[in-house]
Amino acid sequence: MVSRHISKRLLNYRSALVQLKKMGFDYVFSKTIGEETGVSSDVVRKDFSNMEIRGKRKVGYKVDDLITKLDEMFGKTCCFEIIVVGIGNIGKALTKYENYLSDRIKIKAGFDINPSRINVDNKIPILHFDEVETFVKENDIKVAVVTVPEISAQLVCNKLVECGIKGILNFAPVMLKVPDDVFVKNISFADEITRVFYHAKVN
Amino acid sequence: MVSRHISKRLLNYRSALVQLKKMGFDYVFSKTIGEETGVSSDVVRKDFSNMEIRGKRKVGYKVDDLITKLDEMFGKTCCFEIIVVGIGNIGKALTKYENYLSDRIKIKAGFDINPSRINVDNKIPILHFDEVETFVKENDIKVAVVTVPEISAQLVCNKLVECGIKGILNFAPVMLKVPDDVFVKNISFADEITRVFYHAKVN
DNA sequence: TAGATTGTTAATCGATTAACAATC
DNA sequence: TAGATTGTTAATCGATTAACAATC
Repeated sequence: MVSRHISKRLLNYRSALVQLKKMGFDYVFSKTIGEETGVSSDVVRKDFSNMEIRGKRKVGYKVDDLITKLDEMFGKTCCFEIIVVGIGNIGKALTKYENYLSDRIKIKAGFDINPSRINVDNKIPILHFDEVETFVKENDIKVAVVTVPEISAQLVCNKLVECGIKGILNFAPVMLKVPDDVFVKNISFADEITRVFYHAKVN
Repeated sequence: MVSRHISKRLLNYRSALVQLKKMGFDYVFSKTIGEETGVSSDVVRKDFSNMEIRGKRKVGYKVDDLITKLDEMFGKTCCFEIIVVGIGNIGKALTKYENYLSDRIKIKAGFDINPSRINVDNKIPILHFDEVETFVKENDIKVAVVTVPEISAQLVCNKLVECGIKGILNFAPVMLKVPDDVFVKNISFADEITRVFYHAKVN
């Protein structure tokens, strides 16, 4: 199990590799991958070395092998089944344009408490949040995206944990509190923008 | 200038502090802030010490002082003026529900190349991307959010840099290449979800 | 062969954690 | 006073960078 820090970098490699493959590369140098993902070639080689991937001197690394290895590590195609809780603007955007999330991720349903948002006939059905427990258990869902307002985020989160959810991607601007065996990644748009201003030094 | 790593933590403190203030706290212990943001009290004290914020033994830190100090550091209210480029699902969600972004951030305009999406009468005007240069220069915009498809992201980015944009929050699943004096933060929904699966160990 | 590239080991750097003195 | 809390210094840990041997 690699750290969060490294998992991020490895997934950057993966998307660069998919792109390079599309461009016709069979083999790539650590230097190329580094340039595409903004790290030095040393880091790339170190990471591959740790993953027990070998390259060939003067030839580079086989693109297909790298992608296969990364997929083994992060899980095969099509096992990323998730639900989206909170069908406001962001939640709606996610459920509407599913391909945004790549063909490897499947949104099985959306949930909301507002009856006007419910739509069982939708390509991705939007159900009432009261049904979340049944749905999660029947479909063996383990990961949820939370896009509810700040005020209800912790309550929604508690319910999801109770249903057996083990991973949460949270867009509500609160840091959710969860038991040790649940993983949460919080993303706050406001904070990210604030940080862009700060690091771009335009304040 | 603190590292990216630390800027994130400091903004977590800020939102916890705003919340605590609303709850009636005038003073808080490092321990409380730590609990709210998922770090140890030692880290909190160390960070405050580095920022030259002093607390009182047995009393804690003054909430208002902390918020003021953090705001000084990250910029005062209302100077976060941005544009959103690409009015697809995510871009539309951002421009529609601006308050999501907190009252400190102001979206001045949206841009797209699709004429059907253009709407100058909107509360947040949606303009043609051809007008971006004029707009950015006239309004002295320094930060942009990019929510265009992968295929056009780098081209859009190049144009923005040419216009004088210094900070970009990018939701397209490519790592944008920019000159050294431009700061980019890439967020890939697909990668974030994949990482949640990985770290939640549900694969 | 010379140059380029991998892959490993050692050195450096930065961030976190631990320890503890100061004192309210 | 004893206990709780701050704030600093030292120790540890992990990640990055540098150095370099191996070899295609």
